[in-house]
Amino acid sequence: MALNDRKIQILQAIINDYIATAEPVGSRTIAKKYNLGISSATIRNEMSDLEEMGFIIQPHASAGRIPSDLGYRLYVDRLMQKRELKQEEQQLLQSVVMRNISQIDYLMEETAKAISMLTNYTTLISEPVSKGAKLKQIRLLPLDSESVVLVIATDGNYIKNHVLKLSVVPEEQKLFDMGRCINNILKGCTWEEIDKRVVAILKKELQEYAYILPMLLSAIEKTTKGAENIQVHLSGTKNILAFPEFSDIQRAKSLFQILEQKDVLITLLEEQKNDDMQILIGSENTLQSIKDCSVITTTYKMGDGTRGTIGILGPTRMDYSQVVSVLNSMVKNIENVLQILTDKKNDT
Amino acid sequence: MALNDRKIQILQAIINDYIATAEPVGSRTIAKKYNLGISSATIRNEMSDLEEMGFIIQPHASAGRIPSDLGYRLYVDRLMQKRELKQEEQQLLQSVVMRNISQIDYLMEETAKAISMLTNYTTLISEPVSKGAKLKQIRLLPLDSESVVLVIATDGNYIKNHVLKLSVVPEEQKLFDMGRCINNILKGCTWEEIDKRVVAILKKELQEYAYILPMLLSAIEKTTKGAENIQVHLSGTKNILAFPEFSDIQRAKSLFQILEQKDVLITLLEEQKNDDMQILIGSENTLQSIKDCSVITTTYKMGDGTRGTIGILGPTRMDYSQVVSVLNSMVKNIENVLQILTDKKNDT
DNA sequence: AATTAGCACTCGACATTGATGAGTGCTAAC
DNA sequence: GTTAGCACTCATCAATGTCGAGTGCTAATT
Repeated sequence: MALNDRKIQILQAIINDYIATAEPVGSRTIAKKYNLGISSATIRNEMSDLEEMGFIIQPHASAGRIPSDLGYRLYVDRLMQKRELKQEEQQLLQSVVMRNISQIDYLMEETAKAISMLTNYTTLISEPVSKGAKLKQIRLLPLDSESVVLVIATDGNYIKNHVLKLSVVPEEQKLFDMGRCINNILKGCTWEEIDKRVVAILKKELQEYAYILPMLLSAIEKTTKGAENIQVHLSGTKNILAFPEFSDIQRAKSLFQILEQKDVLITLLEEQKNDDMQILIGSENTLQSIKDCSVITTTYKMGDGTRGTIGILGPTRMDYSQVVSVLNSMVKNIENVLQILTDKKNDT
Repeated sequence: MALNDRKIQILQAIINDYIATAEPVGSRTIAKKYNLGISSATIRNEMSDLEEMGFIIQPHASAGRIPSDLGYRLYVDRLMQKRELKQEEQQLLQSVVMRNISQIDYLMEETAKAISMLTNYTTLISEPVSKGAKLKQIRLLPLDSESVVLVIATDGNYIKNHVLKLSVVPEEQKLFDMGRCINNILKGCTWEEIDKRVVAILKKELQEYAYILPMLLSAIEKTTKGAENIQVHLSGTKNILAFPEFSDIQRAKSLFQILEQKDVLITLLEEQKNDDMQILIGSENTLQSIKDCSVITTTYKMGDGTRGTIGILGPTRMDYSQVVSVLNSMVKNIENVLQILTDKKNDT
């Protein structure tokens, strides 16, 4: 039995209709809605074949057909048409990137929001992992009579503030010099490279202010680990409730629970092995609990080879073509911005 | 018809049971579970009276009774027993506050998380509004060859970083001096006080670097407005799904939608007029869409009189006594920490 | 040989009916 | 004033019947 043109047309009709309505599609519906020039009876015969071949499923005896995972797979691989984004969609995506150009965590958070808003699916983004994050700048600023602000930036412009409480706050210029001194010693280091020797140097240089060392080190550890840890930004989980496939509250709840576990999210995003766009449909997912969802992932790369992943999760009945377009466009935007960030050498 | 002791006992039994089980409570259940020394028939008579008085409701003819909003009101005002928090609950709340002592937005975010984790209800917290937030510190730090970090702190330790791109980054000491100079001029100002005269001074002082002024001002505006804007932290919305009263997905969805609108959250928290704990039960809420929820709010105050509100939203069948204890305890914790923050004078 | 009309058949969705049981309200007895 | 007893109400659930959408098969048509 060959998958001739007509079968493909019918399959496409079924998938399109089902994606739009979430209702099983019957032969009469297709005959009426899509002018294929054949009667419902013929369509029935073809549908019977398609079912035998595994592309569609009859959820129960006298219902229409719905696409199987295999059907979606065929659709994604061969039938799906690229969809151009509308101007305003483009603009929305672009404006987000432009507005949040400076700090990578904001950028990703906002990106996730924008994508989930546009697609109505759940969006996951992992921040680029900088293995052994390098310190780029460490500075001290006065805040008030008993505390100073420690600003730590790692490469990739991951910038964190820490408020340190000191019994005696050094005079302004002194504080500046301390900051510069610490910066000179530690700049370019990873957390692992800060060994006893380095600490000893710091201690010597800081002299009477050496008592801030423990606080300093703990803050550096937190920040570098934070930069190394995979940060996952999640957005649009509530959209799930809008889909009829999750009108069963139990299902929605269990999916929510899954999505609350960061390690699960990371696993999900790490399925992404090659660099192209990857689409996992229903049972193709290794994670048992999302066997009735599809996950589309793609990576964005920085100049230095570090990469992060963007994933979109929705029902298998997902608007694949829209999602692919949105992802493609957004990855381009992000890579542009990240290019700008990494182009800056770590000099001052 | 008087509300004698026995009636009150029965009402209390009904409310306790209903809070625990979410099932209408019948006369036999009470007779069996609570040893009041009277038969179910007597209880029936009393329940009939209680219903006439409006404290309980029969959802349909042959079901048990459930508390009415009026019933809960009586319970909250007169029957509810204060519950002591368990040691570990205390500790959880306290540790959150201690860990996030330095920056107010983290503090509130974490507090909201902790409360919703402990109570299983949805938590809303508004950050203390600093009307006309004052600049406390403004500093410039080198970042790399084409950008600098602008750190702005307002009173209340609201600290934000901004990355500014410059075509030419001044030398380190110069940058420090610029930062100090800007800081000297602007420290203590509100956004409104930065008028043409001040800008002119800045311009003159910055000399050839005056071109950063637009970026500087825009960053200051963002930060001060950010500090002035009421920030609302929301946590635990997904817990809602766990309650049988929201097993209707439509209801859950509409509540989610409400909670996504920041202005609604603000309205909700601003219902809190006096400084005590305020409990709005079901229909007592002015907001139509939460007429079947209860909202408990309380304020926390800073030394300077600014105040924020913490609110907890759950079904009318809510464990009022737990929530009240948690809120009381947490407010104390927060006020302690805020005290420490404000005690520091804005000096350096 | 492919297509189609026609028809019997299947099965979910929905309404109807009846049995069950939880719970009430009333009354009469204690 | 309290309680036992009983009739009554009504939600819930299972069983039954009807309806209609949709299929699969067959025979007629092209």
